[in-house]
Amino acid sequence: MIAKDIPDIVVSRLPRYLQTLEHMQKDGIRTTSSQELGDLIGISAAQIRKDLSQFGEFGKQGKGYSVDFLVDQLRQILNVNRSWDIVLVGAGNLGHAIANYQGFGNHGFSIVMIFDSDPALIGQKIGNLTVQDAAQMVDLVRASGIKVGMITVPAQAAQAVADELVKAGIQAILNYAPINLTVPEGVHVQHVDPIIYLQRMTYYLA
Amino acid sequence: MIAKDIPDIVVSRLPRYLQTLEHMQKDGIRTTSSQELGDLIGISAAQIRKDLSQFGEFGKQGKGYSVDFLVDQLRQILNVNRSWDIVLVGAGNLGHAIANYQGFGNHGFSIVMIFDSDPALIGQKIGNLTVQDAAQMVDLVRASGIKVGMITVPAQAAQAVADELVKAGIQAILNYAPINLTVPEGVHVQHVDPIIYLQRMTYYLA
DNA sequence: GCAATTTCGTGATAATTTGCACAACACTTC
DNA sequence: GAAGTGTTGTGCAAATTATCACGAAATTGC
Repeated sequence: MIAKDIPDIVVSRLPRYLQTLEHMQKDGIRTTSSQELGDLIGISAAQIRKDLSQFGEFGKQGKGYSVDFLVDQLRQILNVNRSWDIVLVGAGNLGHAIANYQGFGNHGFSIVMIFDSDPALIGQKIGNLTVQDAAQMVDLVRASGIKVGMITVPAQAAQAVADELVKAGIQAILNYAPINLTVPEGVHVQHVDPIIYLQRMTYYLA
Repeated sequence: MIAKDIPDIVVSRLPRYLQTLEHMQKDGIRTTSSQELGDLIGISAAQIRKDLSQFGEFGKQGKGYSVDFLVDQLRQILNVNRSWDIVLVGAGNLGHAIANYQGFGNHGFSIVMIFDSDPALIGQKIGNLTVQDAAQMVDLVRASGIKVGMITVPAQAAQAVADELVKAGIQAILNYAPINLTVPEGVHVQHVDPIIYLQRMTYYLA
């Protein structure tokens, strides 16, 4: 695609740009500027211009950016102009809630397999999926070619699940377990942990 | 308490240190080093030492850090050596899942009020709480003195809810709605959005 | 058509953040 | 009790990240 020496921190901002631009799109806004976008997101206009300029020249002087065009470009850059199948491991309360969450589908993410090791959960229906036996996970996931996984098992089981997912060829893991995962180079992990976000704020509270 | 001007980025790492140290504590580990902690978290030993040194001298040369002591210090720094009451706004699927999530209690966070504007939800029981009418939220929250809120309403309602929470005296908001919130200076927001985390990873996938 | 205005893309500069390396100290071993 | 080893806290240097500010291009208004 494009030169791969783009800093992580730049990449990490792009989804927020895309999200905001998609809202604009829905509101019928056809054109925007780095200034307007920055005000909405709460960062400087210069930063947005510099970030985008890493990937190409998407704007027009005096005019700004076409919202539709920029959305399209960002989707290409982020590889979300396609759909991604996802495997979910852990069919407990949290797993259920996530499997039932409608927000993924609207953005091209689709949970297509759910696993658990608890016999009481295996065979259960969640939406139109059936919870499958975790013992078969590696084989089934590898055969499916799925590249993205989510972990919603208890902390003490999470690293073992991550290891299996890696073995199955998974390259990106969204981890809901409250523990740090160690994965090989080339596998990406993002950690979703509300406790950590709360503690980042309580620091500032009197 | 801590009068200094500590960079945000340092503060944002502390909860992860605390989490990891708490796991060590549970495993019966009494002493650790910046090296060991760094290996577990995946950051450099020097960074950990430098981060901690912003707040005091917690270690001993040649010996390392007492896990118990460091956990205690970090809890003090992060203001989590106490309990925090939380108001949850939005009693839909996501709100239900979060209200039922047991993980908060173990870390001193306790959801004590739930609001929604949907008459079909008001009056419903979730655990031992009853969903209350959002119209009364500002008064009830202000009277309660609660400082932390969570937003689990649809995107289009989130900013209005945030405005009300601010009016009610809330100073920290954990936002699950997929939209950027604008809040006055002094109010802290953390955004939990799985879509954004997924997109941060798909960028790197072939 | 031309001046005024807007806004981009970017090189230069400033600020922030990270990493290095070492003195100081503490424990261990012999 | 001295030598050896391990580990902290930190000044300084390096690397990274953000901001500034300006030329160039596009648009608007008269």
